[in-house]
Amino acid sequence: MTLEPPAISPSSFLRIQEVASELGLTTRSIRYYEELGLLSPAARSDGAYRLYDASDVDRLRFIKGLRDDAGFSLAEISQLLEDEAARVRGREAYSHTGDPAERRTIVVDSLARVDRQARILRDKISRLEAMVAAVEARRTRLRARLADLDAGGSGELR
Amino acid sequence: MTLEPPAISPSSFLRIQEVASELGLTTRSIRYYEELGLLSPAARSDGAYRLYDASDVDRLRFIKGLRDDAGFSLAEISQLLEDEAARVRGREAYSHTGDPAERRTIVVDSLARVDRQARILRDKISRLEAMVAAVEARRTRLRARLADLDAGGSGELR
DNA sequence: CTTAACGTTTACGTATACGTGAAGGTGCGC
DNA sequence: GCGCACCTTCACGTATACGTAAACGTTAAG
Repeated sequence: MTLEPPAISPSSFLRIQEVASELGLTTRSIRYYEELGLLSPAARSDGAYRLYDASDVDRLRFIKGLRDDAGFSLAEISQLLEDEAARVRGREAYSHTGDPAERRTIVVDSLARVDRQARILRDKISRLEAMVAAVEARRTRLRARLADLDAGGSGELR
Repeated sequence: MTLEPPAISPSSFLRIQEVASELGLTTRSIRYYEELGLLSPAARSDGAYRLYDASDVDRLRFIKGLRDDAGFSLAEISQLLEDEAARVRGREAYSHTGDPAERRTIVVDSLARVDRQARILRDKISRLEAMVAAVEARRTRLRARLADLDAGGSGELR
């Protein structure tokens, strides 16, 4: 039985502007992220054009989320994503080794990273929830003042 | 000659370094925030020292939370807090007017701002939760691969 | 009154995260 | 092969968010 090689149709790759448009990034940002070692395109064309696959786009989407939604610095994102080189090696190694032991190591490593990412995001969420609670408390105090005023009180500060 | 420990401020006001230490900020940051119009100290000493009251400290704590925990830019925080001048006017006006109608207006305005802050924070939380969900999904796929490998499978990518 | 610690303003320096050309090569429809 | 949009690598410019130092005034303890 022959293993089917991954279908590498040329159209499955995207060029930098296509990726940028899809994600709402600039090409400059994507190249800058690459410069910082946050990702590297799956391939290059003969003429050295960067070519991105679906996993690259996913990763960029994740990076953008960490930046825009979570507000992490690129340095923090770099820590969160950890060793892009390992990922690139993994992507290649996993496909080219049939050895279950090697594959297991790669998967276990990925799991550890993913778990850490989830922990950090949840931590951020709980800190945000604390801020919401603080805002709610302020809201409650204000409503009490308002109620006092509407009841003919002086709304005096305490 | 042992250096004197930080002397306790006799009044209810705190000086900039005391506030900075308490909040884990630098004096430079606090002055910079003031420069951007994010806050202004409740008072100044005769010698022009900035003097902060409890509400100033609360506000600074909130600003720090928005920056460190939520990852907002100072420009966004400025929008969120909205018109510091209005707050200063409010603080004075509220104390110096006995008119319940005026006080009511001030309280209602504050409530509107607080509600908007809560909405924005909750929106950020839900976007973070979406990211957690994405990470969880990836974790689930990885665990499936791991289970396959541990069951003697090839752990083939799908 | 002295003095050490702390504060003030002003101003230039710096890291991050890109923007914006410049100068030139690539991909592709015609 | 031509033209044009897109790409490449430098390389310098810029906004944000402060750091840092200078020159000088203030505060409170002794």
